[in-house]
Amino acid sequence: MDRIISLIDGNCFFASCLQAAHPHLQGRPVVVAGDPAVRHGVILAVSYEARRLAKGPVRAGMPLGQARRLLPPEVNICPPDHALFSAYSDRMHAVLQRFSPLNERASVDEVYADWTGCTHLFGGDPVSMAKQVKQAIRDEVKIPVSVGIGRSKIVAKVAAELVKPDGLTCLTPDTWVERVYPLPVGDLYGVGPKTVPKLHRLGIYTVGELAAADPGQLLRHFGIYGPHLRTAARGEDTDPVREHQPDETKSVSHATTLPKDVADRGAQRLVLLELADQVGKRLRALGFAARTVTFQVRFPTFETVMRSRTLPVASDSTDAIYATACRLLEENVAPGQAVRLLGVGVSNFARPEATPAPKQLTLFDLEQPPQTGKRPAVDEAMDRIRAKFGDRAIVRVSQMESPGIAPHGWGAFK
DNA sequence: TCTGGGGTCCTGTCGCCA
DNA sequence: TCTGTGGCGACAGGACCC
Repeated sequence: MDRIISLIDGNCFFASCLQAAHPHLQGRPVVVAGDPAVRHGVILAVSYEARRLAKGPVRAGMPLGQARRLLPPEVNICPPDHALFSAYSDRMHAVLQRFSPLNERASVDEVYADWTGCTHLFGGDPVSMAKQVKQAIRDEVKIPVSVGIGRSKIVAKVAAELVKPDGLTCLTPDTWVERVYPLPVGDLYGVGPKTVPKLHRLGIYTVGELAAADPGQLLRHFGIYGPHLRTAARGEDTDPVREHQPDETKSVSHATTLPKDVADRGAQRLVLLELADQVGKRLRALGFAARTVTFQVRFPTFETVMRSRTLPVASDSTDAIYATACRLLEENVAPGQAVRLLGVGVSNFARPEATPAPKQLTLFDLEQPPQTGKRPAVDEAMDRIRAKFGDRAIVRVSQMESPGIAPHGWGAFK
């Protein structure tokens, strides 16, 4: 094997974190889900104990009400604790850093590691190294992980999925053909529910059939993604493991489903202000300014619309993001029209100008975005206060006007 | 009956401009 | 001056992932 790539995957990670942090949940069936009372009632994770007790498949993304009909009453339904999940993710990553220097966080619960040239330090072969990694995470972080090993990231990914929970699978080119080629094509990473029927129409039902498919035919039906699918089916991905650099972030967004449909324009704008505030804070923490602001709205019919606007000058100011989002709201949501979800995002990043604007800004003039890309002093001051005393230490006066509507609002949400 | 949130990548269309 | 063309950025949306 030229390269030795592994994927370390936290099994039903959110549920495992809660079980590790709360001893009374250990070994018990746990489901992590949002609160249906504020319309966040979808499943985020299901422990294996709960899966065993369920009368049918219970998956992430499933509405909680539907899942309840499949689960016995003794299942513990827990709210998510994202700060806890993030802390456990950091701990898992810290353990992996001791085994190899090159680790790439693919998500909160998945890390790719390049073990090429490291295995001689841990028993001489990737399987014994993987056993030590699993044991270290089990001992120090108290969560089970599955490890997949192969010559590429796609092979490692598929290998980790083959045996769960607590699995360890190493796939060589020969065992890839033997074990993966017979699998349904939808089991391949990157082949989702929209692509599967299209492949079926071409007579492609298994990974092996995709691997043997005519590249020209795939190109005609899927564009440049077609040959990529075939390469993935053959396990020939050449993408290297890379440490994620903070400046590789390409977009930042926040969206929230409101506890009830909101038709009042003032309340809608209040939500946008809260979202723009969160987005602006993260953008400034990354050290970026953004040129494009994206506004997302979902109506009660579930129709979802995304609209974006590119600013003449990149900005990291909350006010500029908010003002642009408000304009897009005015253009796309009729007065009195109810909305279910609102979102604000930024992309098209640039470095902000080095020197902050000396201009005095007002807290209350939120309608006009700044005419320069420079960071308003008010944002810097608010960021400093929040860094020291917490996110709710300082808010804009307008953010306090309508309790219970804005995300993370005052009273009604907590 | 109920349908979350955050992110990336890709494609197609359209308008502008040389 | 008019027309065709190609490049490019903006924009909207689809698909996928966890």
